[in-house]
Amino acid sequence: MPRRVDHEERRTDIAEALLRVAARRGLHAVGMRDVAAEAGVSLRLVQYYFETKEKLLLYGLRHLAGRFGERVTARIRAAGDDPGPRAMIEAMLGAALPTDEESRTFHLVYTSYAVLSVTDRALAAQPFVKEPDAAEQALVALLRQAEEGGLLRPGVDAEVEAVSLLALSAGLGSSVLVGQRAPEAAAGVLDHHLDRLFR
Amino acid sequence: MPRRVDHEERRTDIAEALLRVAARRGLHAVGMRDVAAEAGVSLRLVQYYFETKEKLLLYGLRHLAGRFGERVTARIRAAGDDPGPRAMIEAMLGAALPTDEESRTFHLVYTSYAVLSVTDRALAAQPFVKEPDAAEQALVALLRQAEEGGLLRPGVDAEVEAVSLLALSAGLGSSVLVGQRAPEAAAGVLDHHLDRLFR
DNA sequence: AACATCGTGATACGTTCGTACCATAAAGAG
DNA sequence: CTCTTTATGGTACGAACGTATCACGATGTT
Repeated sequence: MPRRVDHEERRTDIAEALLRVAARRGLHAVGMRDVAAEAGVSLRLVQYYFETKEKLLLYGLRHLAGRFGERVTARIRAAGDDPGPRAMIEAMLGAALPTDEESRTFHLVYTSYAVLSVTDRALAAQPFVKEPDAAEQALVALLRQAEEGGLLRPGVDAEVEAVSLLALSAGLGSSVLVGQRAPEAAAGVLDHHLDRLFR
Repeated sequence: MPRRVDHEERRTDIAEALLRVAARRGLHAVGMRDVAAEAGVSLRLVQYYFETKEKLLLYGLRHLAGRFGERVTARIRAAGDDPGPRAMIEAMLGAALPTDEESRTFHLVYTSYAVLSVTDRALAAQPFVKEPDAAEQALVALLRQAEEGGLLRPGVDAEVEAVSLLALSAGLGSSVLVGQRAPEAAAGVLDHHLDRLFR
């Protein structure tokens, strides 16, 4: 049976199984055996490719972040070539809203991880803790660029508004996730604020 | 030894021990034995006052929500008698920001619970899921009241802004919690938006 | 052809967790 | 002064979980 196999592909398969289980039952409730069953492999295999649960977790998180990045760039590309700053901002913020199954999973698992990182310093030390920071800097740059192009209303503070938009979309995303609000309503609120910033 | 004892007081003690452990090690990691040790009682006692872990959890969550309510009203009272709508809104939103140990605990545990409720319908069915809804309605009412009093800038949509302020403070709170931002910076951003709404 | 390595399965071990059970001392009721 | 109820301690049980161990067939190398 054992042919030579692509380890990276295998790891990806297992990581996606992990994410599916996490989306269904919650990140706290996923065990090695669940992941193995979901991936259709034996427990031993999961152990073989990821020696420990923590490594599996971290790989899964990285994979999730990667998929989210692809999602954002896909959305930007879908906005045509050389889209304006507003379209790019809309692509970024819109990708983070839990609209379909994938973005719901992203939001849920990422929030779970963020909560865990507060009390677990091994997780907090991980590189993707600072991913929100990167998003913030990108947003500031986009707003500044729009400002220089005369696209913004006068008196807009790029830094404050970047922070606000990010916090807003995170908060709106959570309210959608728990079923308090429809995705469309959340998108509408975001749009309202972009209208407020842009001419 | 066994004198007649106030059960409600006992339950409160144990619930606060639960919250302390949850703040320190994360809600997912709290066990009955941890709570018992933290409260300085035997495991059996925790079982005696709360028959099951789920009941303990729910009681703890209710207790947390109650303490938060007291915190808000205390802040409102501290703003003088008959404070204006803006002061009341500031009191509400400011209480939710993780500034001291108690509000950090509140934010962390409440977020943990929200995450859990996405994948656990027993939790999702609980009454305090709709607490954000109540806060939203209160905010809308305050903004409408301010509008009628001519305190708002023209063209402000009370409903949209109420949703925005709530989502904003939730998002800002989380970023403070994970150490991305200082509490003062978050408060500053909130203030900036209140300045935007009020004359 | 012989052999070391890789991929995979089955299963066992030690721990932790929630819960259940048994015992018993103190306190109020009659 | 008995007797039932209340409050509390100690401990045991069964399940689940992460991890480790043993075994073995297939593959590539020399």
